[in-house]
Amino acid sequence: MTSTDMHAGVLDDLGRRIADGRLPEGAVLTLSGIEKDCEASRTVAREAVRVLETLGMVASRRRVGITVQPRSSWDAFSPRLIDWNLAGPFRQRQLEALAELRVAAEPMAAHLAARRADSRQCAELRRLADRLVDLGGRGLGDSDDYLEADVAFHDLLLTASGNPQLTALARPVRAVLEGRNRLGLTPPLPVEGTLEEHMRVAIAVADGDAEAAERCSRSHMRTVWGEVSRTDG
Amino acid sequence: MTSTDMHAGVLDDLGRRIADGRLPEGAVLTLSGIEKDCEASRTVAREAVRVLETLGMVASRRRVGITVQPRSSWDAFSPRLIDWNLAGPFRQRQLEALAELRVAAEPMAAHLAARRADSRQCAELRRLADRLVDLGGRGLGDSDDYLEADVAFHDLLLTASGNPQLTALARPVRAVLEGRNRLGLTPPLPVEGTLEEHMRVAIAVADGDAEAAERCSRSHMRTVWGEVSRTDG
DNA sequence: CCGACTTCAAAGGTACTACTTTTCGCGCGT
DNA sequence: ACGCGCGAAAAGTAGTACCTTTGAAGTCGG
Repeated sequence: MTSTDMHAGVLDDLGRRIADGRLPEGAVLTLSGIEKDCEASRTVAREAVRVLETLGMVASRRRVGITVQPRSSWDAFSPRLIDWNLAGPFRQRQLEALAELRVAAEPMAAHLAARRADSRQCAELRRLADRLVDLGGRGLGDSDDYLEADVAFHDLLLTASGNPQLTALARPVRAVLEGRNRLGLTPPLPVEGTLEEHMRVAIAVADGDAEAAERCSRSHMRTVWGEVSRTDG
Repeated sequence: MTSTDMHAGVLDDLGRRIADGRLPEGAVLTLSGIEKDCEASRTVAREAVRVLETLGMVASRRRVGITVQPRSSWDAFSPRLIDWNLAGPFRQRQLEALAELRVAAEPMAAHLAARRADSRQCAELRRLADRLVDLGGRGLGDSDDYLEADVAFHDLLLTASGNPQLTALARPVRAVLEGRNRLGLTPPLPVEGTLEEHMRVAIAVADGDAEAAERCSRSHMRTVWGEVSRTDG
């Protein structure tokens, strides 16, 4: 355990154990225990605990120890926590939650992008839409190239919104798209309408037509939505 | 600086200085420097740096020091960062970004809440809507009671969505509503339609009518939207 | 027998020191 | 001018000693 920082290793170990429920709410740890478990020094153990504390995953009290907190107090948006969830038994739930968030956020991002995107971004957006149409039309909707372009398109849309929070959703959205792809849920020939929707969003943004961009994006999200809600309660 | 943990103090100090730009992107710190600046021990300084590192605000490299990272790599959703922004010169921008996010998220939350809220939540939602109508109708739209009920309403709506990410937006939404209130932007008599919208959302959720809930919430968000976009570029 | 008060020890919080590892940057030699 | 290696700077890790808080057991008095 000398290649990467010990700190990262210990943090990851604890984070995963808490995120996947092996350390359930209310479980109590001690620094000494962590030192021993992870074969790390006090320094390293403390730093890992501090980080988990800022994520709301544990609370540390004198004389008591380090207590695992209820999920409701965890920082649901922390990239780290999302990764831990994606690596554990809650992977599916996490992907669904992120997918729902995406459906909500992208139309707003499109709206804002139409008002704020610079010309370079507009051009790039149209280029990516073109590429999607090209690849999709040739039955390569399940290829890595298509996925890459799809991720880039939605990433750029969020970025162009000029809203830091929306921009920060780019990483989760990538996870959603890649997750869907890895399960073989993307057909070689994209679902009817998908390609046109991307294109219409790109054009609306380039035209600075916020309402149209939002409408088209929402339409696209509706197309995507069906697949998610199939398995829903 | 003994009342609260030293750690929190140092973290807050550094976090604020970075968030408000006093330590701009590319600035380089050293642990020794931090120890001296904040009059803290190495231990405390290290822990604070670790936390900032997990927030993406700094990166620490051997032989180089601790470098402030570009804003784009910061964890925009971290409650801590949001607080630091709200306390600094970017308060307004932060509130606007959160308001945009809220406009995007609430209709989805309403949709999901209609499908997932339990009966207790439905009842409470209607009770809060009733209270808003009561207070608003009596010209108390700018009272603390109204604000409290308003926050509780939207908080509950997000919580009832059953989506951890949407639920986590409750805190920012509170900040948005309180921020608006503190600036005296809330009139004694709520804007035409506001009260009915709350009520319609509550009823739709209670009826389990997801589409109606989403539609009504979106309508409400449109009402709210006008005020935000006034000052926008 | 019960309640309040005292004492004690467990656990985290802080400080300090010593040592290790990485890596930047300079200078030397080719 | 180019590359190679040496040295120092700074973070990383370890370990120890001591402080502070606080839950809980035990004790005393009513």
